[in-house]
Amino acid sequence: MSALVTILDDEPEIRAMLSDALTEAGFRTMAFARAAEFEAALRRTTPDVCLVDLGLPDRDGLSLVHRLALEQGAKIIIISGRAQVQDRVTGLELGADDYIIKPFDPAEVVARIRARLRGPRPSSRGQTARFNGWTAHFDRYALEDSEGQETPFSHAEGEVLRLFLESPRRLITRAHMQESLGGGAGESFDRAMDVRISRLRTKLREDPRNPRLIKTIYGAGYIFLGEVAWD
Amino acid sequence: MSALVTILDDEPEIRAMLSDALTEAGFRTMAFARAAEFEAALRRTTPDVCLVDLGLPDRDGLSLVHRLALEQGAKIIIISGRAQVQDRVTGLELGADDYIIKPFDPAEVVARIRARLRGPRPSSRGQTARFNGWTAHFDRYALEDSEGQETPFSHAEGEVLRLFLESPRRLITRAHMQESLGGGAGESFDRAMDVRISRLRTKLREDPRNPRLIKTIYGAGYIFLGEVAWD
DNA sequence: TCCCAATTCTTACGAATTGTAACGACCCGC
DNA sequence: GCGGGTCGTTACAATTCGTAAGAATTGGGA
Repeated sequence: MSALVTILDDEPEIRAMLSDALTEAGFRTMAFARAAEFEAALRRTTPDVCLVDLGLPDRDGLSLVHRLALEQGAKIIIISGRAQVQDRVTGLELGADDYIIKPFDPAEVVARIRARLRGPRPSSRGQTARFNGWTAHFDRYALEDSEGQETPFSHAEGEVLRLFLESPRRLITRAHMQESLGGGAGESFDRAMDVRISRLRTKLREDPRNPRLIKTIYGAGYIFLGEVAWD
Repeated sequence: MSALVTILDDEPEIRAMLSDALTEAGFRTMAFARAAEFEAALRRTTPDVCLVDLGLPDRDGLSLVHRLALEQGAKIIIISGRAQVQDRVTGLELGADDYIIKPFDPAEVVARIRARLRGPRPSSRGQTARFNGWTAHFDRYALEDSEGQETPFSHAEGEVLRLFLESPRRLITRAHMQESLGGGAGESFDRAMDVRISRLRTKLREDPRNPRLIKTIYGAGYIFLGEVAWD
């Protein structure tokens, strides 16, 4: 079931704009012009997100927000013409989860609603990347070949592999690597780098004479060739 | 313990301003000028909120945000000079929890951080959790496999298991564990930690050579992979 | 083309870190 | 006190990963 978003604003055009954008984005919506109607509706339904305008004719918006925050489990997003920092701070402190300033773009409202609903970080699918017949599973630290055979790789190897997969077909200098992989200013750290890459090449079954994936650029760094597709 | 907030911004004045404001507000802070340093620090600590500037010299900010969102449990707040709606929308869609535009007022940043931390009540309300075919019954200290077979676990094992299940797919440093499990400043307590985890692994029937649920991150800590659903 | 120095590759080794079996102290109910 | 279970400690095995050292490769110059 899609999430229910309520809109509380006294301007009809704003209600219409938000309703359209949110419906378009796949939410169910209910719109209200006055706080009294909204509060009446709350007794029958429990929205997931409440968009609340602060400049209401029949009630002080901030006290409404405060009550909502205490009583409802819904996420509260204030949409207000009041642009002062102090307004935003008090709105958020009273329990609002976000504060959007008018005029706003409906696309941003949708994005912010989604961010609120995401709530606890989704136990994301493991991060994997496919490239040239291989699949790198960074979640379980394993490299899978085209036949489904898996070889585990260590954390340090994974760091290097990730660096490559994040910038395929681009020169990666040793300096850049050292920075990225936290290798202090240690002078002899690039030797360690070599070793990491060597071990990674072994796991990728690279031909030492003719590496196809991790290519050395003499005097500069490395370049990872390969078509990478991240999930 | 107060929440830990990391600051990633290449401008020293901004780092100073944020550090001051956040410390004043009662947070612990760590500031970084470059993504590489920040990522290196992530291997040792797990922040609660990450403030990330998008205009970094050494890395694409958005891809960093994306990765953070997938791997870390921390809340992510982008702080950017890019004011276009499209920038904000993509930032939020990639997993940021908030998006603040420069120039900003530190007070608002503090208010928004508080709103994020208030966020989702800790998911661990229930006494049972399901994950990857297992069911952990914390009320009766038993671990049930997919066939309904139950294995009891001890209190100490349960503490570790709960810690993992509360933060799946997230690096848990040894320091964090010790803190969480009240393991006093005991010098040799991390040995005990190892043993607890070893025993827990046995009950989860992990293959010692290739553990699928509890992964060791050499030099950093552990990470629990698995899809967790609390009742 | 051949030579040489700089750079990179690889193997071996060892320090640091982590895994786990064995032991014993401790806590409980009987 | 006895017996069973829990759990930290210890000791030693296994793993990770940087370092060292010699081999191999590269590229410029003779």
